[in-house]
Amino acid sequence: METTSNLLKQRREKAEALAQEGVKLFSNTFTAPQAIAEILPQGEPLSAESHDESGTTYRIAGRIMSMRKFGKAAFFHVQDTSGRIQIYVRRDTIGTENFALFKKWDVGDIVGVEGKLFKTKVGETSIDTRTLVMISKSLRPLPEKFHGLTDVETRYRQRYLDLIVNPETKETFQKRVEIIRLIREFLNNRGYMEVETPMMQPVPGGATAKPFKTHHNALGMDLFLRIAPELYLKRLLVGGFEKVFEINRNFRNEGLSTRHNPEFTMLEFYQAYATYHDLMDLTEEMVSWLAAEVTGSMELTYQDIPVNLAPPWRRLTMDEALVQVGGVDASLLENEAAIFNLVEEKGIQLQPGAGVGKAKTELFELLVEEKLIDPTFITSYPTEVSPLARRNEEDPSVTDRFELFITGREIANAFSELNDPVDQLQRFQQQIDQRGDDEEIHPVLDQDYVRALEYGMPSAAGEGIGIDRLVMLLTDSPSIRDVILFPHLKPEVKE
RNA sequence: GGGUCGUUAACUCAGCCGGUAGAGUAUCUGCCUUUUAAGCAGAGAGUCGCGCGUUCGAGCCGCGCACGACCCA
Repeated sequence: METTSNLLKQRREKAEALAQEGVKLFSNTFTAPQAIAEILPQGEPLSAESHDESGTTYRIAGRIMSMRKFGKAAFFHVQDTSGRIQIYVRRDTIGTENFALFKKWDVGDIVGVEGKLFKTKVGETSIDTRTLVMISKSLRPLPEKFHGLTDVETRYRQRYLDLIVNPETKETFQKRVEIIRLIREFLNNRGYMEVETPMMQPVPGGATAKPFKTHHNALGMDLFLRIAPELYLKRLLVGGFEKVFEINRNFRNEGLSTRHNPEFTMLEFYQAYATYHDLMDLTEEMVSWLAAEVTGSMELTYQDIPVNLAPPWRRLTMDEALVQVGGVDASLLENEAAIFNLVEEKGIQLQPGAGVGKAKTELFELLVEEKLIDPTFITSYPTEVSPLARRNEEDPSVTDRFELFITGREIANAFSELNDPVDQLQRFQQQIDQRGDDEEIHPVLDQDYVRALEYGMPSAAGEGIGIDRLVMLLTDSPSIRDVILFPHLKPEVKE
């Protein structure tokens, strides 16, 4: 501790020295600075080395990112949200006393600068300083400028550092915000209404996943962080809101990976008097538009793999995908025993009681999923694995459902909604019977949801899109932790 | 949960066959009024993730643990 704090000690001593000279280390009087990106272009007309004495005075504020000091002058760069600009300080301009104080400033300090624009001899627009203000003294050294901060653990644990020194990180999160803003715009423009439904639910439903449990003291009851908003959004369809969406967090008490964070952001939207076919068209339009808006093209590369998001997208039934993409013999799918044989051959362990629908889905996940690079809608999911989806009119063993895969990953899941309360009750019951032994999944029947359906829910279609995975795709991020500002990690041990 | 790899100065990284710990950047001192990975001269800076063991001697070998990354379930 003593020895490693050497640099910290030096910084504190400098700060104290400044304070003793009467410098406020944390001032708040330098307000309303201009955005660096906005004043930079105004330096353009100035010729090299010219100092425009009559010109406008500009005010900027930000963090010192680099410093080159000379005996009686210095250059440094200041970074704000919008960009960076070079600052030139001369002893003769700001005065000997001020310059002496300035020499105790460090990289990392947050400062305010006033001065006139000029261009250096290599043509960089810079501010010739008239006034310097210390806004916040930094007591810790920033990571090195050339290599930046690459240690992923530090980048995740101390995201603020990552954001200060790695411009790509900043861009990724700016894009994330933009993507979510555009999704809202897209849905609002089409008459969808944004709503908020409970994050704490007495009965966690709408998906099959392990929930987080919490307790409400005054109510004296356990609550669960939601694993999906689905059942509440459909209650709103019953209530007469015909187009609704929600963008918010879901929580799943399961393992972490490059594609799973315990809390993640989900878009769910529901539309009355529509089918899953309508949602395929909508999804195709929305995602390809998002890509064009955010990346400038519908053709992009994800981790060096080319992906073409230009519509139309391929649409296959699960059986077609198994045959065409998974290389399964078509005749085999007609024979239940043959399917189970294949499952065993592939080394897949099925839960007791699992039917042929579950078996097919497992085969699909093993043989097909990772091969779906360009966007592909997979339809005709078995009823057995789709407890909330409407049965297909011609073939009740499958549902009117699709999942969207891009770069081998599930991006969206949608279906024509089941609105027959009798069928719904049976399927809930069946689901509970199958998972009755797994206490962590909390298979509780949502009776109020069934009651809502008994009042009558319009025919409808609904969809969920994993925002984090979509952002990963559009920002070429390899891990979900790269698109979540503060991903969960185990607690730090040291310090 | 299993496997592989990683953890050395504030940051980025070397460290041979086991023999008293290295570089660049950053920091400090001096010089330096157009630099931009500024320059020149000098200096300081380490619980080698933690613990136990083997050894005359461990950053290095063995075992255990922690944290992280990737792959698998």
